[in-house]
This record gives sequence, structure tokens and C-alpha cells, in this order.
Amino acid sequence: MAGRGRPRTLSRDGVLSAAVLRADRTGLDGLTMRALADDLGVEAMSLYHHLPGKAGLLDGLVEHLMTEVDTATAGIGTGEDWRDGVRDRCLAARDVMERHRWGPGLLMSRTAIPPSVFAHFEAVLAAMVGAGFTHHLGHRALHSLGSMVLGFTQELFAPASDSDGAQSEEELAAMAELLPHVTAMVAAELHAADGDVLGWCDSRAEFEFTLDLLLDGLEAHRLRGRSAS
Amino acid sequence: MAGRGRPRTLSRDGVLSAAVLRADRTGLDGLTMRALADDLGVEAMSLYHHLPGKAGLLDGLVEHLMTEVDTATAGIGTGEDWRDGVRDRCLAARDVMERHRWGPGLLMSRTAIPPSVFAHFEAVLAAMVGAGFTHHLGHRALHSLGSMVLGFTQELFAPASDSDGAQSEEELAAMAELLPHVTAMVAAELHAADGDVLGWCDSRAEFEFTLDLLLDGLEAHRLRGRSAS
DNA sequence: GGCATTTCCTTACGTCGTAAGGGTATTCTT
DNA sequence: AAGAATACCCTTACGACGTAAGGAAATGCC
Repeated sequence: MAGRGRPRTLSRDGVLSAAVLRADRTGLDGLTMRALADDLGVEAMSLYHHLPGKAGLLDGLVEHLMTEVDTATAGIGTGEDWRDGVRDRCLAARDVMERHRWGPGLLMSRTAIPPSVFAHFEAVLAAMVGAGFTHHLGHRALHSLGSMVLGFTQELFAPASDSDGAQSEEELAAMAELLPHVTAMVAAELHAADGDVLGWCDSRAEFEFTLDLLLDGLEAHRLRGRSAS
Repeated sequence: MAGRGRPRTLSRDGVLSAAVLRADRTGLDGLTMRALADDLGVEAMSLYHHLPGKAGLLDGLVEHLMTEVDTATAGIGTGEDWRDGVRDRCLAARDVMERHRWGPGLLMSRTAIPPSVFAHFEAVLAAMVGAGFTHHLGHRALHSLGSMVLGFTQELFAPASDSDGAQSEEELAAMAELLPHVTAMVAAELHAADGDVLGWCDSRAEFEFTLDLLLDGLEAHRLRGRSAS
């Protein structure tokens, strides 16, 4: 039964992988059907035999994204401390989002939650409920953690470099006057980073800091709930 | 000097307001130059005399967004407790983002931070530094709070309603088997909300919960830093 | 009135996603 | 081996998008 007809040079997975590569390089805007087909040495309309249109392509990207999170979290068991597992899961998700910066924007653009995301909610929720979380607290925790994974835009404090990379002295002076605290903060952090401009705003460290803030708070709520029951 | 020439029926502010209305109704995808011009009883190219292209229109939308936050936070003074001011500022920003659901996506799509956003960073940072935050802790706090405001997608748990609004029984059964904890959570929360489907996932309450988690954690860090110095 | 000026409209180009139908390469049948 | 069946890919075309270029209309000043 299989094998009759022209041999396929494309496959759904191949198209999706190429789409991920292209999105990584050019962003979602650069991911057009024609450009993607060109990457694959094929014409645009050929893609429609493997994917149901552009929307289906984006759905596939979400799927691919969550599969990456799957493999990154495969080794996470249900240890005794709920925090370890949840923490690792969040960090894994963040790493994937950093590898694919189009991820958060794509996920937020979906109107409904993709099924592939629910699986991760389930895993996190299971760990928390197993540790004594009420469903209510678990619900709120999912919101807290999910919003952080999606919202952490690591580029937030990119030095707003223009094409040349350096702002004019006047602009800097104006900024220093209008935003004294921000200016002082940047100066202090740059000094602390010892001139490491790329590392002065270490996204991983910021993320872990916020994550621990949330986990600490959730743990406190968990204990409070236990004693109150 | 002013008044010579054809009387203008459009203005930058008018165009921007119409754009906000349209984006609210149709989302950013529905905000096209032609459709926007049509709303204003005008042809598309006429908009280019008031705005420098589509990118400029989006910049204007960001500006409008932040102006709304400005007016919502106008009455916030520098009270004795840093938390009150910061909390109100975050809630105000959230309310604006809820009014204009395209806001987070638009902000995250900008490669560099818009200047209008820096003003709010400055205000929050000023309150925190004034309360004894180091610049380092202030920096991390900005990341934490900013990512939450952007990441809190209130629709996360929308019941994934299809066109008809109700899933098939099989789907529900399959979901209950694959996602027992999520299913139990939804059931428990729906029961607690007493059948108020719209309110079962009260975005405002979830946001305040997470916000207080962060504020509590930041306050703890502040106190720890004080005693250590 | 005529003129300069400002504003808006018309037309057109290249891009996008994609509907419709024609070519081409393979395997199964005879 | 030759034809039929089948699966795959390509060509062409349409409407919608952002927008560059230049023409038409409505005002104030002389």
C-alpha cells in the first residue's frame, strides 16, 4: 500500500523542523510559506500537502516547542520535594523559550490553550497536589508560573542600541536627567558586571530569582494552608 | 500661518484613537491601514500624512497605552510604604492591558524598549530605591514585575470552547483520563465559583495573588539586605 | 480672480496566504 | 513491457496587505 506514487521529498516533520530553523533565524515575520518552501527547495503550494495552511504550520510550531520541553523534562521524577521538580520544569521551559524567542509571542497569540501545553500543567499540578496543595492554590500557582515563563522577555533591558550601537551624548544626558534612578541602576549594574555588557542583564539569573520568589511564596501558602486545616 | 490649505479632517490623535478602538474590537490582525482609514471615512494613503507608516502607527499605539497607564497612576504619590505605590502601579498597568488585550503582544514584539515605558520603570524604581532597595534588587524587581504584567494572559484557562462552546463527551472523558489533576482542579474551582463560568478564573484575583507573592518576596529581600549591611 | 499650500485620493507594485487545476514520477496491474 | 492508478509537486491566479508616486480638490492670501 505504501510506496505507490511519487516518492515524497517532504514530510510534516521535515517541514516543521525547517520552519523552526527559519523562525529562529528570521523571527515569525520571516516565516512565510514561500520562504519556507524555498529553504526546502520546493514551491510554496507543495507545503499544503503536508500542513493545513499557515495556521496549521503555527500549530505545528507550538507542538514542536512543547515537544522540546518534553524531552528537556523527561528525566524529572516525582521526588520528595515538590519545589525541585517544578523549578526544573520552569527552567527547562525557559531555556526552550530562550532558544526560540518566537515562542512566547506565538503561545500568547493562540486564542485557546494548545493541548500540548496541558500536559505540562498536569505534571506541575500533580507535583504540587501531591505535596499538599489545594486545587485552588495549584490553580493560582499555574497562573503565576505560566505568566512568568511567557512574560520573561530577556531583551527588556537591551541597551536600546540604534544601528550604530551608541546613543548620542545628548540623549544620554537627557535620559540621565529624566530617569535618574534608571540611569544609576544601569551604571551600578554595569559596574558590577565589570564591563561585561552582554552579561550585565543575565536573563537566567533574573529568571531564577523571580522563580524562587514565587516558589518561596507558594511554599509559605502551602504550609499556612496545612496548619489551618 | 496656520489655516492655509485644505482643512484637515484627520489628526494624529484622532487616527490613534480610532486605531485603539479597532484593535480593541478586531485585534491587531484586524488593524490594517485600509480598514482603519475606512473607519475614519478616508482612504488608506491619507493616513500617511499623519503617521509615518504602519510601524509608526504601532509606535503610536504603545504610546497611547502608556499614556493610559500614566493617567491611571497620576494620583499615586510617594507614600511611606513602597509596596502601596508599586502595587497600585502594577494593578493599573494590568487594567490597561486587560482593556487592550493586544497590549502585551504589541509590547513584546518591540525589539527595543519604548521610551514611554522607561518613565514607569523610573517611578517604580524610585519608590523602591527610596525604601532602601539596592539598585541590584531594584533591577531584579523590575524584571519580576514587568514580566508578570506582560505575561499574565487572562485567557489562559478559557474553556477552549469550540464554535459550539461545548466539547464532546469523548473529549472530556479522554481529558479526564490523561489530565486527572487538571480535570479535578477545574471541577473544584468551578464548584467553588458556584457555576459562575466567567468568574471561575478571576484574572484580577489571580494577578493580585501573584503580585503579592512577588512583593512579599521582594520585601523580605529588602529587609535581609538591610540587616546584612 | 489667480496662486501657493495643504490635504486627500487614485493608481500601481511587490508581498503575503491560498484556491484550482495541470504536470510528473513512481508502483501496481495486465 | 506497456498502460493505469496514484501520490506528489508545480503553475497560475486572486484578493488583501503595506506603501511609493503623482494627480485632484479645498482653502487662505494677493
